[in-house]
Amino acid sequence: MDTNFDKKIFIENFKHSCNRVQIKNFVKGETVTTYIEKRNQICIVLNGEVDLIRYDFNGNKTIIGHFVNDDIFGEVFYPANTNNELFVVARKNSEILFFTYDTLFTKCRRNCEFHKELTNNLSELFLGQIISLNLRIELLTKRNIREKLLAYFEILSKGSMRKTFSLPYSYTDLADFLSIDRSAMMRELKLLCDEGFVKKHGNKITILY
Amino acid sequence: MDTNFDKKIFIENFKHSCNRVQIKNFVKGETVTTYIEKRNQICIVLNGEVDLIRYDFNGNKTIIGHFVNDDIFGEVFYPANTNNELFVVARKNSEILFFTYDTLFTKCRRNCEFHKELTNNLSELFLGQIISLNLRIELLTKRNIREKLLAYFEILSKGSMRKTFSLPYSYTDLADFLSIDRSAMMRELKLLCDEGFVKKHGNKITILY
DNA sequence: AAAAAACTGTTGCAATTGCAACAAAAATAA
DNA sequence: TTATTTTTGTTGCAATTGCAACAGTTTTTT
Repeated sequence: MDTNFDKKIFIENFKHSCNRVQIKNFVKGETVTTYIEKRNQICIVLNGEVDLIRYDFNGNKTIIGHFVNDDIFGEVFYPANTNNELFVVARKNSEILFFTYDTLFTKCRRNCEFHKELTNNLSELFLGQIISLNLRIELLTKRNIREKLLAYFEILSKGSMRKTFSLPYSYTDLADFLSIDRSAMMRELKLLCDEGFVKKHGNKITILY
Repeated sequence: MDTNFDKKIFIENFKHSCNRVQIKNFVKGETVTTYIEKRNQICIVLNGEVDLIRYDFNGNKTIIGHFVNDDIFGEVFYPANTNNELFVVARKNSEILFFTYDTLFTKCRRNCEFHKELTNNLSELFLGQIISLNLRIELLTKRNIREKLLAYFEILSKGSMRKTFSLPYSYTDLADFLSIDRSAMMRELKLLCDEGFVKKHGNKITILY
């Protein structure tokens, strides 16, 4: 996203100046929030990493979202209709900023800078989110595991402008992100290596074509 | 989305008042735009229906997005990294409003109402988009065809507050939307009927549990 | 009204994928 | 440092899914 708005610095500067937002810390494994109640909550990751997790009726766990520094998440982004219970769990110790959607449309008591800035920059935050969701959909709609992997590698390669790059996920999490079985993914990755398309050392991948 | 902002009316009122936006008409089958060049384009469907289509290197066609009245789309929402060529094609005769992302941050010559309103309401437009993308991801990450269908039916059912509802897509398109093979989907749907989970007459589905 | 195109319904078969299971390696906690 | 937990790597097997193909409908175009 080519924007000159630096969320990080902005938030650091203003995070204590507004009475309509809250900041909380969570230790690894702690539940940050649930998407069950209807509170119109919006959250921003200031530090750390959190996962958005779905448990289906069989108890199967799926990581349907993963948020890191400056990512925005919350129940307002989810359709009210789904009957899944979604949890956000801290994967690492994390610092999270909370506010409600309504907050954005009402000035706070002190008419504070933070508040104004947030309102002004919200569409950029949202746009960033849309882009990453579209990216994920792009991958999820690929026809098979091989294409998912190659498309994802392609993105990482172009993003880093290198043929060799590190995966931002563990293989376990990557499988989750691409919504495929881990062992099937490992098998396909091995095939890709054997057939000379890619090389793999630890969490580093090299594209060979 | 619980908003009192009516995009439709607003756009109808102001669509001729701003020199920074364009409105064009397309006949069925015509290409509305491509996501190849970097123009930071944003588009809104005023009337009609358009598909966002990807052709992969094998010539396989996938409908990766489908936009109807008041939906927002455009290349700004897509990561620059992907090497796919994406096309937007009119599925029906359509009226589309075009502008560039930058437009939103500069006042137009006349400081027109349309322009102001658009800027103010952009985050709501974006939020709507995020919700529908999350919905799609929710479905795409389901483990198998059966769960995809049931989850989708559930959403339609809750949305209409009925056990019986019409599908907004043809079966061909539904398979595309869920990113599954059409014949496999039909087979699974037949099983769901045979096992008494749902009933199907034409494009109407009834949930029986 | 006739012709063409798109959609539905169905099937056999092959390929892909998921599942279960386990050992080895690595990372984290005690 | 040792113990515990998590991740990686691998495999056989079964289940699911995709593919190809085709006939019958329905819809759209001419």
